[in-house]
Amino acid sequence: MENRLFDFISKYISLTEDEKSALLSLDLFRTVKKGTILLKEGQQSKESYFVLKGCIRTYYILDGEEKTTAFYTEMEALTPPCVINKTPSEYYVSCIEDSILLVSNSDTEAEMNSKFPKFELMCRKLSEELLAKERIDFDEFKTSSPEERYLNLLQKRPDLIQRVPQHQLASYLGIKPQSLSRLRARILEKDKR
Amino acid sequence: MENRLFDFISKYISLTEDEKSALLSLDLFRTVKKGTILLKEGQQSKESYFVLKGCIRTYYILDGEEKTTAFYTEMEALTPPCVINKTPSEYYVSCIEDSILLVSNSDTEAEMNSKFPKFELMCRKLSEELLAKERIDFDEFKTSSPEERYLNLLQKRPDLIQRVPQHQLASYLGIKPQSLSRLRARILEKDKR
DNA sequence: ATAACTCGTTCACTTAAGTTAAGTAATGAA
DNA sequence: TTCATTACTTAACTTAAGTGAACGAGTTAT
Repeated sequence: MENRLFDFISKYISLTEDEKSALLSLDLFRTVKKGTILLKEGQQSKESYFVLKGCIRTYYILDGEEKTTAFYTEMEALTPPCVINKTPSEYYVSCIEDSILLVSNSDTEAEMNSKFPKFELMCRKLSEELLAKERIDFDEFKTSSPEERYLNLLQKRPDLIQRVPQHQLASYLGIKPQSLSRLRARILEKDKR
Repeated sequence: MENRLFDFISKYISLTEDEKSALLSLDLFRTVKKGTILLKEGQQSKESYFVLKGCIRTYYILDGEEKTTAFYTEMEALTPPCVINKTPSEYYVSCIEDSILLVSNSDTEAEMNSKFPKFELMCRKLSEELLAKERIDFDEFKTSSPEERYLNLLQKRPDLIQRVPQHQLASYLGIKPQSLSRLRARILEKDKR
């Protein structure tokens, strides 16, 4: 697991052995059981998550209904907005598979960043990259229909369709579970012809 | 205009007079006429934009149709994904009002960042904040209907509805111009009752 | 001044998503 | 095992967005 982390980091900066052990000494790895809720609505957390193995999702409860808006899988990072804005969380984060996460605290992070300017650089690069990616994803969502979104997902993250319950996928695609069922039946019908 | 910039920066870091003049000496301000295209599809640009006054928009041309996905107005920043990923641009950026922009080059930026670690810090903070904001916007979009999105925009950015053509607003809301017209008529009808 | 465009709106029609309800299969707890 | 709950699908009906066409108002070009 440590190596998966260092491989990831090496895409942004190169670490000396000392820096690697400084990072490991923070003891950030955590194994989390499926179903664990990592963050609740209203909480004021300072934790960021990096998924080494497994899957976590973010969801809102609006009018008593769960609305899933994102999934984070292997080598993906989530810093909830409440951590950045220092406000109570608008949403929940839960673990939908037994997972291995790297859980960091924004205070510890700030400390690391000021001790090792390299980390600051990595954080900037990473968040710039994630911002660019998020905007592209948003643009694709805006410019396509539910059916196109589903087909697009099938291309880009086929694993998600296997590992995630349909009703969570549906709200991730911005539609109701019944519509997702129908839409898939429609596609199958087309394929047959 | 310089003061608007420094006020903005002061939300993230504090600058000495020397640093301020170092920044000004880069001569980044640019006045741009309405209609100017700042970035074209396929181009490999290194420019980022910060809007001091005016409005710019990003749009794709898909199947010969313009799809507007974002507007950036006063005190908002855009670094196109092609700058981050060093790939040809997927979209266009154009200026929809006479504007005053701060246009920076990613090479110059990198130089500033390494010369003044403070800038690096500001860039990290800013992009983390923008990422959090973008994710919230995306979540809101996913979890609401076109009508709700319009009403939401009316609350959050009432200026946009005034200054931007309807057909651009429509695709920004993920619908066709005809649907936006109808939707507005529907809302007016409801208000009357 | 006139013609050609663009923009916004409206209308009739089509298509697809939302809603409500029902049924079956799978999962979990007692 | 049985009972209860949850997940997924299907269907009938409603609602709203997409489509194609037409219109008037305002703009630009000739």
